[in-house]
Amino acid sequence: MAGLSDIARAAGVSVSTVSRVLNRRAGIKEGTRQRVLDVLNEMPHTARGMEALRRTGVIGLLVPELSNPVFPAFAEALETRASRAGYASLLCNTRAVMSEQDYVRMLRARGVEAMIFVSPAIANIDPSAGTRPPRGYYERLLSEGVHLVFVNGGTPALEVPDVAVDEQLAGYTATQHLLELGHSRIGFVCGPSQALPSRLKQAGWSAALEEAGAVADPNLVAHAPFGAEGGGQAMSELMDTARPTAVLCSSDLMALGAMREARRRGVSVPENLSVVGFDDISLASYCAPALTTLAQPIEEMANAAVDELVHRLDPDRPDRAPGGHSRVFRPRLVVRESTAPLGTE
Amino acid sequence: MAGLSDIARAAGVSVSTVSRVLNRRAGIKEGTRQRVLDVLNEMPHTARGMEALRRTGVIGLLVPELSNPVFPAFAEALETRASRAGYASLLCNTRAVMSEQDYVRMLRARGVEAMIFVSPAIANIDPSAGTRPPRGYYERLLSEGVHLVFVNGGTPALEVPDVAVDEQLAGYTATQHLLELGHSRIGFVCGPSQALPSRLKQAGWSAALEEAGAVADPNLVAHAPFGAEGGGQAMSELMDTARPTAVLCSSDLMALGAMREARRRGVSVPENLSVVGFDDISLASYCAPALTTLAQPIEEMANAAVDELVHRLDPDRPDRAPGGHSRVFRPRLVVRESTAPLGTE
DNA sequence: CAAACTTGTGCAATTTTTTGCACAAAGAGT
DNA sequence: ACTCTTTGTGCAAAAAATTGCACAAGTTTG
Repeated sequence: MAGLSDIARAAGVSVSTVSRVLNRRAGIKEGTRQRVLDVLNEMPHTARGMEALRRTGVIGLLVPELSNPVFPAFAEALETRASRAGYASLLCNTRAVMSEQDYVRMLRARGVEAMIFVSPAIANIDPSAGTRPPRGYYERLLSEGVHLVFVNGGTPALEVPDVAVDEQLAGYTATQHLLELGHSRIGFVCGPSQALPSRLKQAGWSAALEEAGAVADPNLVAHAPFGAEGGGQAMSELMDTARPTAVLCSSDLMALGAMREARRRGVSVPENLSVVGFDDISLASYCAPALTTLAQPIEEMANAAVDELVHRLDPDRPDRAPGGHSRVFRPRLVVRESTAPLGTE
Repeated sequence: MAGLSDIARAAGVSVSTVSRVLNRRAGIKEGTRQRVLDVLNEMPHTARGMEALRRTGVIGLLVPELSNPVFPAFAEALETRASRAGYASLLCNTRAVMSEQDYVRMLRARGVEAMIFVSPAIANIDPSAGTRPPRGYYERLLSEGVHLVFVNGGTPALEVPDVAVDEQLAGYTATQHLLELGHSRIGFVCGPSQALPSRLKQAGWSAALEEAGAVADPNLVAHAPFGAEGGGQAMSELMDTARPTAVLCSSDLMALGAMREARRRGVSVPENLSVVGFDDISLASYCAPALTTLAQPIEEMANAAVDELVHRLDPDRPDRAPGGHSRVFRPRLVVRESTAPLGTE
């Protein structure tokens, strides 16, 4: 088993320097530090204490939930790209009993080199809710040398690269599509009002409506928890009050719930109600009627996120160039069977 | 920062004993070892080397894939129960680029105390495929003190507790249900032929058929890869050849694929074709027609698995008693809209 | 352009951890 | 009951890691 002295010899420095590197003490030139670390990573079996500094090749993936299939889809896409680059992924489900912060702490202790946050708490929860990580929380991570990337939830306040779909454009495009089909009473089956993505989609919805000379009546927006259940609730509310001829939904899952509610009430889709989802989960094309939706380019986004990370983790890797700090992807309209021209109703 | 001597004092042993415990050397009485470890877990910040032996409160969850929603569902249920018991979960997706073994090695290095395998490679892949972990692989883990539990894929060859649904009963019950509706040409949209769960369901299907005096014609079984895509393929094959009036499927996902294929061919479900799925993923009730299926009691199974683990991890916890090494759960028939009495066709 | 600082590293003293050896306690076999 | 193992622990010597101090090399300032 190699000891400090072996490493010192191999790196051409003194034992004390190695010791200092290992203990993260200040006063070591970056070049020397790097040389020691490199030697460390070569050595097959080294003693205690060193393990933590060693490159682990492990990254953490944090998703808010698993019940909406988009998140497993993101996780799988991220994981695939990461393993191709030689990194193993650990997946954490953050909105369960343990919070995002709990998981971050744990991952940090387990030697994770970087973390990718999908829909991170920082960007998506209302500041007033109080459950958001305290200010400076992500900064601390950054300063500890943990690399971060946000997916769908970046914030300009932080020096963290992020990739995201243009949620507002999604709302706009969906509304536009329905407008073109002749609809005018277009409702929005929306997630909780604090959720930023839903707010952005709503902005797109209003914009399209106003551009078409219509008014974005607040009664046409129904808030409910995310999930199919919530979609049903919001749909039910809309049908009782504003009676839209078409709706867009915050997610495919909500759209599925909305469609079931419509079916329960004997309103047939798309003849009497057009429905547009968001995400394009793989099941969207398997339900009947197949769901028209705005696809997130999940694979491209995942690739971009992982590549950005890898670029920072291994700066001298010849790989693809990073696309810059903040990459926005366009959602793609996938027209299937759940939308149709406004009929005689 | 506490050193060996502090721990030795607190535990009432000599420094050398503590050193030996920390280095996993032989020749330490279990009681003494435990006492040292306990003290270790009390101490707030201890030195290097000790971290690895410290209880981490982290368990690993290994699932074969994420695209079939049952696995995220299991993961979420397991995770919830585990966090209630004070354990954090790390989720790994094992059939991607990295294998189950890669992940196990990595988790081990990251200090997880136990692992729960959902549909582990050992039980579900054909031995001849060669991709299965080598013999003694799980034993080694066990001997290193890592606790294991299998979900849906235990094996009597190993001293590992397992919880599972009765796959054969599922096949039997599904077939029985279709038989009662008057069907006799009952097909099976089956996963890959090496997959054990599919083989067991097939056994249940044959048994029910033979019990009813019918023959289990092998032409009524179509194999295809798991997933909705595969379900469509297998369905297509059956419709071209054996023309069943009803089918059961290896999973809800395959059932969804089968239903879409039927729809594509203008065969309406359930009027001209009854379909039974397996799993009861939450989306099963949201598709049209809502899917009749055999539900795995996911939450109960997850609870049983976690409880069994916790019982072993913390033997003196007052918790619920373990249900024994091997627990089998009955699948529950959930009749919805995708099955109907055999009509005039 | 030198004095005053700052930064980075090695040396050696100090502290901490590991290990060889001895010895006590607990069974096992005459 | 009396060896003879086997097993578990402590003591003290040896090995390894940490740190105070000094000094060299590079930077800034007057």
